[in-house]
Amino acid sequence: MKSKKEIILDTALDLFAKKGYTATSTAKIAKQAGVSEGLIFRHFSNKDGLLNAIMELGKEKGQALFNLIQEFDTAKDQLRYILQIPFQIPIEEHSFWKLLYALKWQADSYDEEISSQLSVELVEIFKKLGYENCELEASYVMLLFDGMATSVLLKSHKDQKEIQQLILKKYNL
Amino acid sequence: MKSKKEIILDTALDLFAKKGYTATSTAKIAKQAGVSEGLIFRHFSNKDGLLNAIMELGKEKGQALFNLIQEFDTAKDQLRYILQIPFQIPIEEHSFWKLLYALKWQADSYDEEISSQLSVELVEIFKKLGYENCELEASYVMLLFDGMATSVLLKSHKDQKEIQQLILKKYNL
DNA sequence: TAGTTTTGTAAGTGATTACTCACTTATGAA
DNA sequence: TTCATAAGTGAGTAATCACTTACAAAACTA
Repeated sequence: MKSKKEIILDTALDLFAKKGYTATSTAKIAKQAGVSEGLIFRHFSNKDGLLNAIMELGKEKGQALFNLIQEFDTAKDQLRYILQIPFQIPIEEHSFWKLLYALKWQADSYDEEISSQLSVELVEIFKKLGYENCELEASYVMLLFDGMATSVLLKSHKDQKEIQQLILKKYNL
Repeated sequence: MKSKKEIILDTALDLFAKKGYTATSTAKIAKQAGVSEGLIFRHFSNKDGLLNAIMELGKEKGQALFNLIQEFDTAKDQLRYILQIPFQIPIEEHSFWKLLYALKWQADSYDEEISSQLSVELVEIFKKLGYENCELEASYVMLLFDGMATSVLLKSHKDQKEIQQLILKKYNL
C-alpha cells in the first residue's frame, strides 16, 4: 500500500503533466490525492520542492534507460537502442516525460543533465562508426530524439512503429 | 507610434513566452506595458481573449511563411525552403513561436491548423520526388521540423548553420 | 460648440493562491 | 506505561488572481 507521501507525488505529477505546473494549485493536488493541503507542506518544503522531488524520482528512472546503452557491445547496437528509446517509454512514465518536455519551455530546465550525457555518448558512437563530423551528427540525432519524443508524447500512436522503422533504416540499422 | 492596445499585445506576448501563460498575471502585463490593468479588459474580453488575439496575429505571420512554399517551382526547391524555415524565423517572431511550442504541451493547442497544412504539402512534394512511402516520409520531416524549431528556439545559436547544411545534405538538396 | 463615443484610470470585487499554525492522532522504543 | 517523534488535519493567513465598476479625459461628429 502506498504511503500518503507517495500518493501526493503521484497526484502532483499527474496534474502537473496534464494542466501544467503553475496552473495546478496545491489545493487541487490535496483534493485529488485525498489528503489535507497542510500535509503537502509537511513532506515538502514548498511547491517547488514538490516539483524537485518529482523530477528527482523521474530522473532516476530516466537514468536507468540511458545506463542500458553501455550494455550493448557494438556502436551499431547502441545507436539502434538510443533511436528507439522515445518509442519505448513506458506508459506509466509518460507523465514524467511530458512534464520534463513542457518545463523545457519555461525558465529553468531539468533536462540538461540527461541530454548532455546522451550527447556525449552519441559522439563516441559516431566516432566508432567512422562518421566524418561526429559532433554534428550527434547534434542531429539529439534534435531527432526531441522530435520523436514530442511525437510519441503528444500525437496519435498509430504510425509510430512505421516511423521508428524508417529512422532505423536511415541509419542502416 | 504604437497604440496602447498594440503595446499590451507586445508586452503580453513577451511575458507569456518568457514566463508562461498561467504564470503571467494581467497585473504584471499592465505594469510592464505602462497602462492600467483595466485597459486590458477594455480591449480584450478576458485573459484568454488576449491570448487568442496574440495567436491570431502570429498565425497570420506564420501563414505568410508557409504560403511562400507555393512560390517555388520544383518540389526540390520547395523541400529545401521548408527545411530551412525553422532556421530563418525572424528574431522578432521568436516569442510567438516559443509561446506556440510551449502551449502545445498544455491542453488546447493552437498549432494543429498550421502543422496539418504543412503535412499535406510535404506529402505532395515527396510524391513528386518519387518517394515510396510519402505519408511516412512527410511524418518524418514534420518530426524533424519540430526538432529543428525546438533547437533554434531553446538552444545556443552557434552550430545551427552547420546542422542546417547537414539536413539539406541528407535530402540531396 | 454641444453631444456622443472611445480611451483610459483608480479603486474596488470575491475567489484563489501558496503557505502557516495550533492541534490531534498514530507509531515505536525504553 | 510513558515519552518522543512523525504523520496528519482544518482553519486560518496575507498576497495575488482575473475581472468589474464608476468616473474622467480625450477624440471624434454634428
